[in-house]
Order: sequence, then structure tokens, then C-alpha cells
Amino acid sequence: MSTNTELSAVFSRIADILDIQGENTFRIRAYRNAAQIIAGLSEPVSDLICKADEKGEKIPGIGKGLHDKIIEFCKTGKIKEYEELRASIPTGLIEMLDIQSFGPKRVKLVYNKLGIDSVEKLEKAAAEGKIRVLDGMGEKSEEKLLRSIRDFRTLQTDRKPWEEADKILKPFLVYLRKIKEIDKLEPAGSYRRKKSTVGDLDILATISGDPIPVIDAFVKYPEVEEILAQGSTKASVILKQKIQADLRVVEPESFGAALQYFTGSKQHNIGLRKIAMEKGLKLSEYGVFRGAEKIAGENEEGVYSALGLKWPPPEERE
DNA sequence: GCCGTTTTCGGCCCGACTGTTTTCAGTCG
Repeated sequence: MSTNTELSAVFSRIADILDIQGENTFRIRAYRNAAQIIAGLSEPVSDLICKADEKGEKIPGIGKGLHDKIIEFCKTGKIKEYEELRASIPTGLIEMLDIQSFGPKRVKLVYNKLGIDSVEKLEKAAAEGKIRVLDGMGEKSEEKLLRSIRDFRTLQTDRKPWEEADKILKPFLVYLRKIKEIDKLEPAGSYRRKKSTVGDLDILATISGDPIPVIDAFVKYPEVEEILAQGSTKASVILKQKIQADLRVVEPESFGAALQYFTGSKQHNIGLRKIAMEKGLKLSEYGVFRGAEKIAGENEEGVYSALGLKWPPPEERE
């Protein structure tokens, strides 16, 4: 594992633990933000930090505090604050965070209310109907949790090599193109950016007419193992090949903006939104807006052009 | 914790979906 990957994971974990401890949300966001930035860097973070230091520059989103922690990690292989944070809560709480749709808030809830500090205890409590009585939880949440714990144990949640994702996605696209309501269909996400590994499959579609039959056909793809969510504009499933696939249905006039948005990277998008704001514009997955007026969105080139930028190939959007 | 400026502190991306509750919080991307 590269230093960038390790450090990104450490910052994510710090954010999780701070979240469980009820820390300031923006401090937490800063750590999550930094984790994203570092994960998206194309060269070792230590090199970049050194170069930036020499030039008296800095990496946006990395201030003095995080800068020092990165240096500490590169020199010693660990971060003292992280070690202390880990020691401050049971290790089982951190493990629970890897359960789908079970985040820091819920981890905190079951720990505080029921003293649950491991996946095993969580599973037992759910099986005994003890989770449904907690605030904000119910019968469905409990059933979903049990399924998620099962997935957590069996599902290969690791990212897949791009080539393997390609082999899974191609026949899925062929299947989807046969649905008559679908006009345009494009894969997005890290697959489109041709990252060496792909975490999940993002598919974008424009349709004519009713979206319901399209969403329906998507979740009924024979390779679907489990349906995670099914709405009128988006659906998420887990395929038998143990990878998540998301379909989003968008209006034709927003296709370019949506394709841009869902191609990412997240860090690239945050950067674009800032540029938009500086120009008095608003960028979303629906388009580029000046006030209430939409000035771009139908295609990607138009979106970048409206922001005064040249269209970058997806693989350069880190 | 970062950032910009208004320099000493206040604002920080945002929408879909779910399950819960009845207007919202949590999770995810």
C-alpha cells in the first residue's frame, strides 16, 4: 500500500473517531477532505509537501495542522494523535464503521445506549430485536442491519482492478441499452476516469418518458444480488460479482452537468464549485447557473467552457 | 481544521434516498 493510500485511510479514520466522539463537524470535514485530496494525488504526498514548502506554496485544503501531521507520518510512519484517538475507544467501534449504511452516529448510538462495542454484539442485539427500540431506528433498520452485517462478512468490498470492472460493466450496459425508454447511457465515476481500481459502477442515463420502468429493469438485471435503494431518479444494487452499481436517471438538458459531476473526482468537483462561486456562478449536477438562469448543462464541454476552462479528459480529473 | 479577510473570527457543497416521524437525521457519493 502506498503512503498516500495509508495516510488517506488514517485521516478518514481520524474523522470517523472524532465523529463518534461528537467533535466539531467542520473539523471532521477537514480531515475527510484531506483524505480525499491525498487519495487523489498522482505523486507521493511527501514529495508534494516538500516541493510546496520550497516554493513557499501550499496544497489547498491542507493547512498547518494537517501539514505537520503529514510530515510526522512520513518521518515516523504514524501519527501520535491518531494512536491516542484509537486508544480512546474500543477497536470494535472502528470495525463497525465498515458495515454498509451504519455510520459514526449509529455506532455512537448503540455504544452509548446498549454498550455494544463489537460487530458480534451488534449482530446479537439486532437478532434479539434490541436495535429497533433505539431513537431513529425501527424494524426495517434492524433487518437491513442484519443483512448488512452478513454482507460485511461475505462481501468483497475491496476495489476491483479496472479490467475486471470493465468485464462486469460491459454486459450490464448491453442489457440496459435494450430498454426502449433509455436514450443516452454513459458510465461515470472512477471507471470513466480509468483509475487502476474501481470501487463501484456509476451509470448515467437520459430517458424519454417514465423513469419507473427503467429503474425497474435496472434492479431486475439477472446479475443483481441485492437492491440497496430504488427511487424515481436513482437506484443502487449489489451485483453477484460483489460490486455495487448505481444508476442515475437525469434530464437530457442536465446530462453534461451530471456526467461531469458523477465522473468526479470528488476533489475535482469541489475545485470546480469553488471556481464557479468565484465567478458568481453556481455549479451542480443539474447545470451551471447564473442566478436562476441556466447557462450550461447539456454537455460537458459546455459546463467547463461556462467556467472558463478547457474540457479535461476524465483520466486527468484527479 | 482550513480559509480568507472583514487580521482574529465566522463560514465551511449539496442533493437523493431511507426510515423514521409528521419535519428530520443519518448515510452516501
